[in-house]
Amino acid sequence: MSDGQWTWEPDIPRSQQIASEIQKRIESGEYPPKHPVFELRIVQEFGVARDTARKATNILRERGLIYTVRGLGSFVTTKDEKTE
Amino acid sequence: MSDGQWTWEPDIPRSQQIASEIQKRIESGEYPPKHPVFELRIVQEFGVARDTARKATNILRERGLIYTVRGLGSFVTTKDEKTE
DNA sequence: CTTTATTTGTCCGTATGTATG
DNA sequence: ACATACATACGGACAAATAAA
Repeated sequence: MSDGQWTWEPDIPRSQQIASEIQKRIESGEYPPKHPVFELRIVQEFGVARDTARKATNILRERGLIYTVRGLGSFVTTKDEKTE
Repeated sequence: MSDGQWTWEPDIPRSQQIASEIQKRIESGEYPPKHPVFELRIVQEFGVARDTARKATNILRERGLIYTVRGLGSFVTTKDEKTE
């Protein structure tokens, strides 16, 4: 791509689209456990406001895909803890 | 006019009349490129509902006179972009 | 211990998008 | 055409937590 921007699907909140994209990266292994998912990183890459980036991380946290430590950041969850 | 209101032509939608007025201001240079065209500003100046102000900006957008960024506002289009 | 940098938490204000009555 | 409400989004500001210099 020559633009470096993001293309948005209409009628779907950007926060959801961003969450879906990052979820894809997590599940593909591109974002391994403990990989950082910083709000400001999302702001820069996707060209959205922090408000929107924040909602995206909220979605990912609710899905259990990342965990957040105030002052440190959000990171991809390690799934090997549920010992089925 | 003695008041601060607007006078309306009968049998013509107010949204169209507002769009024509703003188009006149754009073409005259009173509204230069990137000049904001906020819905709430139209509501205040023309004394109409936001619903009507919105239809006016829709008309102007379809005419290519303004562009809109959600969360920021609508702004007069810059037409000199392909000769940079 | 203090300072600095980074990142999340929270709050405010503004503006558009959509839906309902 | 009007009035209202809510969701989504942008921008900025400040506080709190964490880590490192």
